[in-house]
Amino acid sequence: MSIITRFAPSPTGHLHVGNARIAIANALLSLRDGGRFVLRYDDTDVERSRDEYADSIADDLTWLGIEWDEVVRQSARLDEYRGAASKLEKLGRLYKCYETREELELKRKHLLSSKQPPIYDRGALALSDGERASLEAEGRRAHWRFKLAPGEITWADLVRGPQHYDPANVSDPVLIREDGTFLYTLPSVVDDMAFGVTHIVRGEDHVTNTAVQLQIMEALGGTPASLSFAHLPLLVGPEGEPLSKRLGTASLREMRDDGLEPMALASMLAALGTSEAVAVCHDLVALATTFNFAHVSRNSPRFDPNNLWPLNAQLLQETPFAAVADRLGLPDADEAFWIAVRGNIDRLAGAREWWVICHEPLTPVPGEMDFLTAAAEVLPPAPWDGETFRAWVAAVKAETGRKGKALFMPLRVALTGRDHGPELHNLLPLIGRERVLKRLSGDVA
RNA sequence: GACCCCUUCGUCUAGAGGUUAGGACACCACUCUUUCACAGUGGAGACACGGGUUCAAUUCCCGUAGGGGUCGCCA
Repeated sequence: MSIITRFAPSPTGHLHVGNARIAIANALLSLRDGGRFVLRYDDTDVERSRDEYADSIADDLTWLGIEWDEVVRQSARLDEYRGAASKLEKLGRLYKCYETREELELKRKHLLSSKQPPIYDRGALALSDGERASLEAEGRRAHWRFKLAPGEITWADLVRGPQHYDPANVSDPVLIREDGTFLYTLPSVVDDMAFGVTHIVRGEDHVTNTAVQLQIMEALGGTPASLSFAHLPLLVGPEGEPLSKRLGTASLREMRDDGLEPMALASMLAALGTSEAVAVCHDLVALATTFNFAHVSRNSPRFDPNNLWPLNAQLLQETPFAAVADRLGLPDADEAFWIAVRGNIDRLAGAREWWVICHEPLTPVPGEMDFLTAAAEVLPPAPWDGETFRAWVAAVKAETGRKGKALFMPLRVALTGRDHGPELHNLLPLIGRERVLKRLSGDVA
């Protein structure tokens, strides 16, 4: 059976690296095995879900190169969930509760302050029909909880190994709010079953949900044993702090705007926290071949945006002109220019700087005029090519007796205004003879 | 308060009851007749702490500390 994975974000905000990493893991898994990948918007929270966020998430996923075979919104599948709920009700696994949020909150506080686990006491289960009727007569509206069955819940986790969970440690989960809307728990199970999801890959913040959802799935007639789970440790910040505390630096939007290449990010997120060496991959298919849950560590890996830039630089260095021509924003730039500068930038936008240095007037840094004048006198005639610089330097060397740094550095500074940059033999033809001559004589050119 | 997970160079990790504790990235130096980068070579750099088991523990056990997660009518 072919693999089916899903990424199920709630459209309540923009994509951040934590989510993106989960999306990539799911996408790579299905890519590697030629399976299917479903994008599912868990938009059951109508208060917070917004279309603009759904669009933004889709846009960011696309930017990352992730394609989905199918997209669904839970808000469009309410009938399915209602059907599942009534099935659970008939089985006696779904029951009405009348406590208000305030009452529940109070109970939790009491339990906590008396050092008890804040677990729901199932008070609603003890209600008589008469009591229920009078509560409803008061105008109280019921919310519904799933009745967890006793007994250890077990599953094999692709990352965490054999798992067991005692449902006594959690409250019966509320499945339906008092206004009749669903929480994500039941829809998630219904959809995983309906779409034939074979691998649930998510953050380890979902492990207790897994225990609960396994019971729900079983109650609905599903076969939990056929499902594979992989709970990835959550990313933390550079100091080991929760990433949620620094969402600013973790949003894909911000990194995109900062000039990050999508495959630099994807390469990082796929390898971080695994024994795989972080190495630049140019497409997700190549990345997928390295992806393996057996290589995922159980530690919380630190994500430091600073580590992205060396990767980004390396990626650009390996990128052919055709792949950037349209994005350079320099209509006149050609392949020779790109080849000359790509090794010296860590952001694509950095190419513009060198374009300007080659093609626009430059105020020269005062240099050793005697030397520069001597160099100008032996400047080869046009036309120039990649070998011109070598010939010129040989002539300058013969003329002045200089060598090494003393020979090259003054030329570099005079021609570019900087003490570092792309190879001069590539730059020289781009600057052109006329301009070179002027810069050597100290003129603005 | 309960439950789950984790702790090896700065970072991501490999590792086995006896190893010179390995690799990658970052860092430093040298080389490649300039710079940046690439490449190559070399270098510095780690087993959280305390007990226990053992001839031997970084590895197994217990505890402590630290970190992450969960305990929502959020997802």
